[in-house]
Formats: sequence, C-alpha cells, structure tokens
Amino acid sequence: MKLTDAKLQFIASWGAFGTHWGINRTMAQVHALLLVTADPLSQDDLMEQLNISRGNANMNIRELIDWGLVDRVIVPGERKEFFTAEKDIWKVSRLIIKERKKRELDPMLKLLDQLKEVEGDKKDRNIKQFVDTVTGIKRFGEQADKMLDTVIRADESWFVGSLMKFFK
Amino acid sequence: MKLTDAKLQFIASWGAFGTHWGINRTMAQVHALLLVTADPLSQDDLMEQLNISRGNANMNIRELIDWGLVDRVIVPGERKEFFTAEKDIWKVSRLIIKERKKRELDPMLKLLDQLKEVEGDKKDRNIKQFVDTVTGIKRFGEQADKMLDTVIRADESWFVGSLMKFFK
DNA sequence: ATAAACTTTCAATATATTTTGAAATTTCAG
DNA sequence: CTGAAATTTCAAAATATATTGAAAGTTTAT
Repeated sequence: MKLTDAKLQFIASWGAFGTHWGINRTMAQVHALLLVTADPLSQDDLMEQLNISRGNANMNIRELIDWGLVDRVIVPGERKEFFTAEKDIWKVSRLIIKERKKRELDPMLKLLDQLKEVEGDKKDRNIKQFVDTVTGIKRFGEQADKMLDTVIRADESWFVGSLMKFFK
Repeated sequence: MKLTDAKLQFIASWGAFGTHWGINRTMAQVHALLLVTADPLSQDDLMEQLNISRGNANMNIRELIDWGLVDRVIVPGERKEFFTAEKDIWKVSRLIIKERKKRELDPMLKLLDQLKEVEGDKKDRNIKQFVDTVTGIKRFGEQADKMLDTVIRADESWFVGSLMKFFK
C-alpha cells in the first residue's frame, strides 16, 4: 500500500472510531492527519488535505488545542500558524483520560451524591432499589476515579513495567 | 428529594452521559429506568414513563438485550413480555467493555496491522512518521486489549482486592 | 497609519441521527 | 383454526449535529 492511501485509510477509520467516542468526525480526522505527519501543517494544509472549510478547520483545531492534543508551532519566516500533534500515544491517552474525567466522570459523581439522599422509607422496595443502584454506581465511579488519577500521573515505564504484570 | 424526581434526574443525566459515549439517549434512558426499578417493566410501562413511541421503545430494548444489559422476563399469567436490567454495576461494566472491545478495538487493531506494511523507504521522514505512529498505536492497543480481556474475565473481588491496591 | 495576511465568528445550510406511528407480522388462548 | 393481543418493521418526519463561507476582527510588516 502506498503512503498516500495508507494515510487516507488511517484518517477515515480514526474518524469513524472517534464518532463512537463522542468526538466529531472532523476533529478526529484533523488529529489523525497531524499524528501521521512529521512536519507541522497550516490551517490551509488541513483544509486542502481533508477537504474541509475554513471555519470547520479552525473550530476543530482549536478544540484539539483545548484538549492539549495539538500545539501551535511558530515556523520562522512564516506569517501563518502551524500545528503539530503530540505523537506519544501514552501521553495522548493520558490527556484524553484527564479531559473526559473532568468533563464527565466528576460531574456524574457529584450528581450521584445528591441522588443518594432521596427521601422516604429505606425499607420500601422501590426506594431501596434506587438507593442501592445509585450507591453501587457511586462506589464504582469512585474506584474508577482513583484509578484514572493514578494513570494520569503515571508515565509509560510505570504503566508497562508495574501495572502490566497484572495483565499477563 | 422525592423518589420520582430523583428517578427523573437520574434518567436524564444517564441519558446525557450516554450520548458522550456513542450510545443514543433513549437507549441510555431505558437502561437507567430499568436499573433503578426493582420490578420488571413492560414495553408499555417504558413508553409511558419515558414518553417514547412504541417503535423507539422496541428498538432500544432489543439493542440493550443484544448488549446483554437487559433480559426478557416471563411474568406468570401475563401475555406480554417484561424486561429487567442487570443490576450489578461491575457485571454491567464488564458487559459494556466486552461489547465495545469487540465492536471497536478489535477491528482497529486489525486495520493497524495492515497499515504498518506501507511501501517505500523506511528512512523517508514521512514514511517513518507514519509507521512509527501506527506501530505505537498498535502496541498501545494490544496492551489495552490484554488488560481488558483480564478485566472482562475478572470478578469484583479480584478487581477490588488485587488490582485496586495499585491505585491507592 | 495602512493594508494585506491571517484568524475567528456565526447565521444559514447541509448532513446525520433519532423518533414516530401505522402497517405487517407473529404469538397464543380459546 | 380464529382473532385479539403483542411485537416488529420501516418509510417519513422531526430533531440534533456538523459544516460552510462570507463578514468581522485581529495581527503584523512596512
């Protein structure tokens, strides 16, 4: 397979993959292209290679920068901005975990805390089921929270070295 | 907070949560309602309590059954089917991990294997970056794959007992 | 200070996804 | 069998999400 085709296929499937994870197609595709490109690209490069509009490119680049996955790069002698992606996939995954944890897990745990406090007779079958379910999810979420915090702080060597022994 | 309101809030936020994870709102809401309800519910119960149409209810119940998250229940003396959700959140998460791994991770790893074989001079800056990125993701994915297989097979006591020691 | 180059915004448009509901199909008690 | 009850299907409609592109805003070299 030629590099050009391989790139296209990688971009397409990274995009499809992203949509299963609440990330929009273009954002995932911009990320994919920057991941497999050695040199920084300008907004116009991205627009051209992915066939997307100026506004779309701009919005998704900014979103990727917000996530910490992409950085602006100054190229000496060039007026316009260039962009490059963090290439270390362990760092990338830690950044994604960090961001999603903040946006999704943390608010959910906060809500569950409130919902546990439902009024009424705890012996009531329906109240009991509600409280049990909510408490169960809360406990699970707290374990996940701790685990993810550790992973976010870890580096690859720790991850592969110590933790992976657990997983054969 | 009253039970009814607490349920509504739980359902709403579980639904919103789901949409960040590539699961449609209704499917997550049906799941949520069944999770906090002690007794099995019929399709009509779900339609009424969630204000959704017959077709929508039917489709999403079946999808949840496909995932193994919901079971049909025969209620003696009743003609129609009733449904109940697996309540053990550890089992629930293992079912979800298993299904998403099969649908998403496994196909991605297969693709990456092919893409590694890109033609051309491996010294070329652009080819090198492509191969390096793809290889890195592949390796990462394989670690994740092993880890998830272990988690899928594990039970809660192992998870909490042995693994969680790692995470404070 | 000017103006060209570049970036950002956002209302309008296009696309994708979800939901509806009525019709077709299946199930089952009598 | 029969037909009422229940389930499933799916084209059309509604909703939600993503994309465009032109205008407004900003930056920078001279």
